[in-house]
Amino acid sequence: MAVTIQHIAERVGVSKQAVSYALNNRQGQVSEATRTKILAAAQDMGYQANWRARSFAKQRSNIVGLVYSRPRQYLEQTQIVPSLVHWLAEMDYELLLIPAAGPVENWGHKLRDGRVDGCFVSHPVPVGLDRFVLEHRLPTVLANLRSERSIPQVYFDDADGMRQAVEHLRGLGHTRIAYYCSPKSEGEHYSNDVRRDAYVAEMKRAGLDNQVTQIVGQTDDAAAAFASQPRDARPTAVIAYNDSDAIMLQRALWRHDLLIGRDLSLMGFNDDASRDATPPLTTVALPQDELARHCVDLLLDRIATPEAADDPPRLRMVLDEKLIVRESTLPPPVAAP
Amino acid sequence: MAVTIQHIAERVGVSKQAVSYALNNRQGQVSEATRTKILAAAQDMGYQANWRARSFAKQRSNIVGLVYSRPRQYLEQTQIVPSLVHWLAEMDYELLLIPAAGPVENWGHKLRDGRVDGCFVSHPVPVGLDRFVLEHRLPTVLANLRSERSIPQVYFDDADGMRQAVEHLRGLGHTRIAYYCSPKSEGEHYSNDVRRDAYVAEMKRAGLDNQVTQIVGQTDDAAAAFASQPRDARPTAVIAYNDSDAIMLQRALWRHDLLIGRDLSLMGFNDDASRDATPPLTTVALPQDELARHCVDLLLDRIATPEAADDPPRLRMVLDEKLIVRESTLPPPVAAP
DNA sequence: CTTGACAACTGGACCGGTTAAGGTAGTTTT
DNA sequence: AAAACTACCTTAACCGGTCCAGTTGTCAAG
Repeated sequence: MAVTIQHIAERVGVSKQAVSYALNNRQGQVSEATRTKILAAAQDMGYQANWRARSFAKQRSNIVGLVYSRPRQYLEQTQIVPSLVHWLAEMDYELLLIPAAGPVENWGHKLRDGRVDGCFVSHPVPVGLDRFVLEHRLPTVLANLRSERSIPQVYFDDADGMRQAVEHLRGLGHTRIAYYCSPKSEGEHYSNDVRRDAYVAEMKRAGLDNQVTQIVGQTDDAAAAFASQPRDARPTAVIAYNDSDAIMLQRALWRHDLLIGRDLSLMGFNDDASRDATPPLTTVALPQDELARHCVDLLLDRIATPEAADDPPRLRMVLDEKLIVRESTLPPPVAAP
Repeated sequence: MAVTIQHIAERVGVSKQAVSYALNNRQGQVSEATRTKILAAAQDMGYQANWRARSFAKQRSNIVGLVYSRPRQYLEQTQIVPSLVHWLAEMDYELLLIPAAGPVENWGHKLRDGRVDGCFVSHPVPVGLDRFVLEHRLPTVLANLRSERSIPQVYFDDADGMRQAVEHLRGLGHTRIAYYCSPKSEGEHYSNDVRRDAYVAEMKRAGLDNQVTQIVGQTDDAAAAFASQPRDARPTAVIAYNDSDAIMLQRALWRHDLLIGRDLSLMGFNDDASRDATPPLTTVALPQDELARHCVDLLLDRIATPEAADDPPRLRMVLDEKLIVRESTLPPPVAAP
């Protein structure tokens, strides 16, 4: 049997309320003398406040959830989780992982039964979740997601990231710059739309309209098609939708004896896998720690003032992306003599 | 105000206990007729059981923690988290992430205040945690860790994994096989001891005593030393402590124009980063999903029967490692003419 | 001497469920 | 027909805190 405030109260000779006040440092509710005695007794008896009882009484769990719908793959790809945990810990909150398999009706109860005070939602958004959280007025923040709905959201400036990417390659002397997105990413991420459009826009802005090349199809097919083009006609640089697509393309091209850093330049987005490639890939970083910090900030704010949900003061936050130049982007090879 | 069983009780005209029995499907406690009425009312009123109240009453949270002590790095490296979540979900449990910064006294209270029913501990073990969980009799499972203490643990058969690795390379014709472990891994992982010893033992068993080569030092230094050796004297294959070390070594060797798959063979352990390398790395996989499954099994068992802690029926589980041959290991290059 | 203010503490209600024990029919046993 | 049993429902206690509304005692002002 664990020690409760009642036990401490009996030992010190006060009521349990006095113990509660003392332990919670309530000013002006308990004298310094009694407080000292109570704290000493608590220490001595190895008292540990019962978290279940406290969260029941206070109607608050100090836990927030992370809703994600890729049980086996998602978490390994992202670095946001440890950052969320870190920033939450600063505010005495913790992170509960909530797998979202199937329609929201199957697991949505976990969001409204009190086990979490609010939640983050990451890509991809489970079907019906936006409606669900609005209907039940659940404090929610969309992490790295855009939505028309009135749900707080934090995401990155993909268009500007692409601008930096194209600018970087143009600065190296590239003109034949292609964009690649694997079918998988294409279907799943709508960031692709933003990046693709920005790519086209930037190329046009640079007067390279006729060089716009969108590589499509399965990685192996794309690489084969790429390799079959004559050397002086094919792109000298490829911007991939993300690091993962870049790395897959690198491997596929390698099978055709096309090496990154020798035969062509390649870059990705995210900075999650690019550092470990050989050569290390130039990439546009989406600082996950920044993302997490703002998500936590927004969510705890929403939890603290739920009434603000009707007229959210901060609905959308757009964060900067940052170019990281590594060794996979070099000036284009000069034409063979 | 949320709907409670009291509200349902009033509407149906029974006591709240009857509602509780009906909702919990207690046999022989409530008639089929009333149960139907109660369930209909609950459905109609949008009743959602209060998780805080229930866990308070039942003295059980149905949440387990994952203690980890690398706030920003650990989770990105491992794939065990999604697997733990998956297997826990099957048993109606959830995973809470518990960052363990500093000594156990700073955060250990989170383990004994009732927010979790038990916990997993992963590498590296926070100082004093083993003593702490034993002292407070907390259901605990060590994930991919070995310990002398009487704490349930699941880990892999590293010696056999190394046996498979050496056997694979020998089968390809290699005799000059080296072992590499970066200083970082060396200090942090004691799996290194097991693998290194097994490497030496296997080489001896194969009669290659005089070929035993342990590469040490920072990756760049190691690569430089490697490259400076004459081609017919240096190892033709390297087994790295893990995929991360292998990939770092690959990059460092690349700077000396030594390419994996062309100039030498390289393999790692873990199968966490090897698939994405170019060329894809041969590796010894430590199936994280299997690990997670057994960890969950053991922990829930311990939670269900805490009294078994004194004489644990299943204290240690050793799982098989599995060789995955990819394209980074080829027969040694034949001597140049 | 009375009154008011204030500090320090207590009584009681409450958060929303679970569980054991008790009661009341109706049915079966003897 | 009385006793025993069973099915079904209710009463009451409990989980361990928090918080509001008193109550008591002390001291200064009127």
